[in-house]
Amino acid sequence: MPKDIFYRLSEEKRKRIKDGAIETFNRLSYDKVTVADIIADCKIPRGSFYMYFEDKFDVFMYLISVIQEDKMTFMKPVIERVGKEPFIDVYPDMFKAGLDFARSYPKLYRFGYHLFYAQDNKVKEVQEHFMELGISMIESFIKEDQKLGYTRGDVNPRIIATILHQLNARDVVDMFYEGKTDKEICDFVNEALKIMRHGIEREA
Amino acid sequence: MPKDIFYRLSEEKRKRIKDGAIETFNRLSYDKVTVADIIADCKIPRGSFYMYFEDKFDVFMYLISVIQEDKMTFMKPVIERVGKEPFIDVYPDMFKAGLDFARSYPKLYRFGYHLFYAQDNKVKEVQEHFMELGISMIESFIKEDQKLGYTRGDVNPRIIATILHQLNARDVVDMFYEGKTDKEICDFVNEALKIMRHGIEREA
Amino acid sequence: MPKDIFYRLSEEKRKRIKDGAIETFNRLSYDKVTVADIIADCKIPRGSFYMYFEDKFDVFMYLISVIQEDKMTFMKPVIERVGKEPFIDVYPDMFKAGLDFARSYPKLYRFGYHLFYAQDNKVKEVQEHFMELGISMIESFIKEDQKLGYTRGDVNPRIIATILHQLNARDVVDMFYEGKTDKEICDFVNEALKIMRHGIEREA
Amino acid sequence: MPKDIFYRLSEEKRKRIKDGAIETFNRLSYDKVTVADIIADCKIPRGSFYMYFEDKFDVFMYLISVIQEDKMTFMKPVIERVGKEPFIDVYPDMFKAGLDFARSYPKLYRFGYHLFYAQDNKVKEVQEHFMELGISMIESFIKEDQKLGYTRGDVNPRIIATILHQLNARDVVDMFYEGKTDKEICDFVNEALKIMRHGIEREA
DNA sequence: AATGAATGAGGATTCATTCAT
DNA sequence: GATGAATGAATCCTCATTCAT
Repeated sequence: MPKDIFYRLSEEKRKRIKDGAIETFNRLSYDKVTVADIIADCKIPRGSFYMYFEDKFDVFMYLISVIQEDKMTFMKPVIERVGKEPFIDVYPDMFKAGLDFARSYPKLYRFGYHLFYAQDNKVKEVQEHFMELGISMIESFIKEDQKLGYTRGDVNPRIIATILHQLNARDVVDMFYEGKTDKEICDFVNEALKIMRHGIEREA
Repeated sequence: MPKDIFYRLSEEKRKRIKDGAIETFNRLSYDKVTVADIIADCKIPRGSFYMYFEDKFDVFMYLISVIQEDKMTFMKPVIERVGKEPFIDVYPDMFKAGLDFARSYPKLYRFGYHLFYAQDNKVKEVQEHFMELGISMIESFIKEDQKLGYTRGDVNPRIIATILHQLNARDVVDMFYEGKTDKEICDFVNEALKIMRHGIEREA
Repeated sequence: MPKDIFYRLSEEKRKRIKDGAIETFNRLSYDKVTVADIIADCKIPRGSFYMYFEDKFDVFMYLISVIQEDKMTFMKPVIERVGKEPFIDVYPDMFKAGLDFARSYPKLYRFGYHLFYAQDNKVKEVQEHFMELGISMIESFIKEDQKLGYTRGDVNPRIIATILHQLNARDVVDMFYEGKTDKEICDFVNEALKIMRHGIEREA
Repeated sequence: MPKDIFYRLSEEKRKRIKDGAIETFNRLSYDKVTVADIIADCKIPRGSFYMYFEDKFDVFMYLISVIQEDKMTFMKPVIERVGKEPFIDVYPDMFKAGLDFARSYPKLYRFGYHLFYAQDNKVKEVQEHFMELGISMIESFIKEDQKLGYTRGDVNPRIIATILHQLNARDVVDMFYEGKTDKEICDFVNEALKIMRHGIEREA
């Protein structure tokens, strides 16, 4: 958590630091980033860095939380539809919303990528935490769908959630960075969801 | 590729080095491992390390190839069943074989994990290569199943393969390292395969 | 070029580092000098070295430029006489001025020696650059003398310049380090110049 | 000096080692050459190297002496003319003979270059020794010319010798490696000798 | 005698964090 | 509070020489 003094900085300076650090973590993977890189991008003295943050992990976590908020503004409208419509119908739009976020703020989106691939143990814990969060959320939605009869009750909702989450957190992110178009990505997702809905087995 | 001299070492010393290096790469992620760590675990002098290997990547690749072979002895019997039986019936046993390997050589198994998460570009290439290999193999099996009518022809075999591969390469590995029992893991896999086979949607 | 921070050091510290590094490069040839030698002579920590300089070449070039300036204060009065008097009359005094510099700052003088013998390609380029500079300067002076009729017009001024430059850059430097006295060196130079002026052949 | 055992090797093996080492020292400067380079070029085991030679310096010196002999076969006919004709008339042919040697055995010739520029103190001593030898020889020839009246008696023969030697040992070697043609080099030498003979001063 | 594996000191460079001003 | 200079441990890799077989 950034130190108090950081929050007492002028809005403008705080923004400069935020944007600088986002730049750094976008350019380099978490493990490769050095404090020197960050202060260069933020244009703050080395000493100041340690005035504002504990260390590299601290800035990173700060940025993660900030990004999380930004992403929520994209996702919220879609998430709110859940409960009113079957989740399985809403899910493709959740993908789409995520993709919209990615297109609007590719640098922020890239964080998800770096978060995922970081070696650092503390960062990994965070990643696992977010994964758990994501899976749990989907799981609860699936359970709701099961209650409402949209989804078969004899399949483990956790497992469905896991597979669906992977789709978003891994495959889509990878395709995004491989330069695939939105259409390609959506086709992939829709095909995958079709499989999830109806299975791959030939009907008897 | 290790240098010739490495292969000329006594069986016993080569084993010591192999085991030492496996220990190191098991304990630390690829990027975190230093040559100092390796030589400490192998109990060889620094100079000797560079007699045997080009660099860290060289040892790592050597271990990968060794592990690959070991793993094959576990997988081969199962893979050979494909073509005679529907792949989708064989797949659970492929998981099981993988798990048996993991239980027998947990440290080797962990390599898949480290391979997956490495930042290093050369290692990433290797990882992508293996992933492509794994997905392609499953894809070809699925196509066969489609031809034989075991699997619906209107689903993209590549996407099925991707999901199935993830299941093995990511979820199972993770569960293994979270300390889940074989039963828990197999239940997860079977449930996931059930979803894949029949879909999650309630039949009309 | 030293980093900015080096120039922001206190005069006194900068001097200490300069003198220390001069000591090092005086004691050892460029190629033999290690960063460890330099920091020992400068009494600065290893990390500081890399704060101030890019690398060994960087310090060396810095010293070269510093020395160049110092030397100019010795040479300037003599060089200014060229054009007013025949160069061939001025040249002995240029030797003398160089020698005065050598006596005043033997350690700096030695740099010319190390510059000359360095193996390092970057340093060699610098050496060639300086040699070219020195020869060209003399060449232009000779041409002037030829125009004014002090020197025969049927000899290649470039070759005269080359020989004269060698005399200064090689023979005198060598004699200096062999411990010859000023008188011995001047006698040598004067004798050599006499040869250059009148030839060695017995007049018919 | 190579160890006895070296001289007891078969002619053929000794030649292979000689040629290999010449190759090495031709390719790299003395200081850059490592024992590993030498044994690779000679195709002998590391241990054997230390059986035959003390160290790198030892091989180098051996090669120097071998080359010296080879060079002598080129120079001898010319040197023998001294005493019968004025040295100053013979000298251009000595240059030419040196150049012929260089063209015939560029790799051997290159040794002179490496000898000259080596940083290693022991090698430098050798270089100085050879320089002294070369200068002394020329000096004695000049004295002879003075006695015979070919050369003015009032110039220091040592100094003439020094200048003439530099011409050969430095300028010509440099021009050779700068890729100058024989004609260019001979023109340079002849012009320089003209200066030496008649001086640069305009006759009154 | 012949071999070639073993060794470890030594070299360049980087970087997180501290601390004096 | 702000600054940025200082530090030295850590990292990779090389190589002359020895020594066991």
